[in-house]
Amino acid sequence: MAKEGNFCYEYWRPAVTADNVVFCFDGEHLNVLLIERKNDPYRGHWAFPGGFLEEHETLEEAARRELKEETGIEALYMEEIGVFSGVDRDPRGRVISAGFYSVVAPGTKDLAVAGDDAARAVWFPVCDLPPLAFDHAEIFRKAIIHLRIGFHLIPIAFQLLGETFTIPDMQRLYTDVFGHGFDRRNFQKRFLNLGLVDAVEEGGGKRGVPKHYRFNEEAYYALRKRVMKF
Amino acid sequence: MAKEGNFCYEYWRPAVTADNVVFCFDGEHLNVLLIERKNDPYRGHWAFPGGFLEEHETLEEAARRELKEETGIEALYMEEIGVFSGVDRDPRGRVISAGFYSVVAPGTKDLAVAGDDAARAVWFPVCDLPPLAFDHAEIFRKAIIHLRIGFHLIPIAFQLLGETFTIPDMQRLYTDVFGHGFDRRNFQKRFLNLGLVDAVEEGGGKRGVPKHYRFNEEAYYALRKRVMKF
DNA sequence: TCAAAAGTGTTTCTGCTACACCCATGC
DNA sequence: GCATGGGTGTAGCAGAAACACTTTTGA
Repeated sequence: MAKEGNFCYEYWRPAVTADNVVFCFDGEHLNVLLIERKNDPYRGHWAFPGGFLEEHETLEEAARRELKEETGIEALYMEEIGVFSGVDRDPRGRVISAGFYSVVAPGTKDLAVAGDDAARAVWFPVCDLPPLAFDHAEIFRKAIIHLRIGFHLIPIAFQLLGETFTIPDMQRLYTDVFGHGFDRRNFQKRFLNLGLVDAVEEGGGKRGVPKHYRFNEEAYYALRKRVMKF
Repeated sequence: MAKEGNFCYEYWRPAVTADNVVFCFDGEHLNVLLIERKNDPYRGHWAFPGGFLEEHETLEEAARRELKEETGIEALYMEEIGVFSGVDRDPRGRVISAGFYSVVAPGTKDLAVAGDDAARAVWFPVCDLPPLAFDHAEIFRKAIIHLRIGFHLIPIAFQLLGETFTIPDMQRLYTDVFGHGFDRRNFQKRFLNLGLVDAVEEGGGKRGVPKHYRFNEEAYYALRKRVMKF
């Protein structure tokens, strides 16, 4: 590849990309956004939105920009999950990728996501993913682990849920994120006791009809200060 | 910088480095290894060992190799702490860096560490660091946070302590890592109750004379499986 | 002789777990 | 009318926090 392009350097440099695992909750399941590959390598496989770092931006900015360009989506929250630098991870050459995960508002899944070129963008429930290109299966594994850690530290759970939500909504989300069920009664008590959610007046609350809640940011930050040991 | 070197590419590429925050415990304090910068930029400041990624290796391998080349030290444990891609982080041009933290055996601090060139490598206690070059202060902040997380998940504490150690040794280490004191009695009880350490016969154990312990790896892995929620 | 360091024990409180019962809604 | 879903309550246990006493060593 040497002596071919316009960008020349004294020493070897790898190509650098940012890939983005985007999560969206639809009230029933946690979903991620994938883009179908129309060309080799990995034709017919699915990949996370992403692309090459540009000169003027940080990696996080690149991840945000590529997501916007490829799908029109803007992330509410974004966090790095690690660098992927395996020597053979891309058959076309040496490419290292910074992985991010993002969280978007609940309505986002229903908006049409148009690819910028021929690419097709589709939401998949995390429990039923298609074959992924490159090392994106590993990227996904790391993303969900970091999402779980995030659920312990910051209110991304509430950004996935939106303005108001019911406790059973929350529990469905937690079940998908952590991959196992929770005791319904203890689950509710935990959040009510912590004061993290406030009941909203309008309707519900009768037996059989779930009450609606709103996230209490103030209580959250107070709690976080008490609990955070890192 | 275009059209100058032998490595030419169709699109712009950043330089990529790996930097390594190396921790060593000397029985009293937690220390990190720094290398003095003899030239501008940041002449007279200190920086973490690190260097450029080479074509045949992953970023973790690069961090390991640079540490070995610059100081002769081999890490017992190494973990990524994030990518640093600020546009202006290096005044000489666009350089993105993958940060790692490492843990080395307790004796390492007393071995002479010879720099590969004119550079001088010196251990500093984490509570008293000199001015750091580039964005290395931020790298350090992230490193110690990840070290704390690591202390909850994996036995790096015991790799820092070595083969045998006393409970007060451990407590001094924990105090430096977490930046605050612990109740002496509860601290000891926690580790003894969990069965993470086994008393070693030779000497000590009388009042006023600390007993020596050894890390119980089996108990650790059993505990970890029980506790790990991620 | 006395201060500093380290071994051992008790009490309390809080949070998590495991369960049981009641009441609306919709088929 | 009955299954489903959702609101509320209690008992037990384990781990963390708070706190006191004793013994050895060394200055």
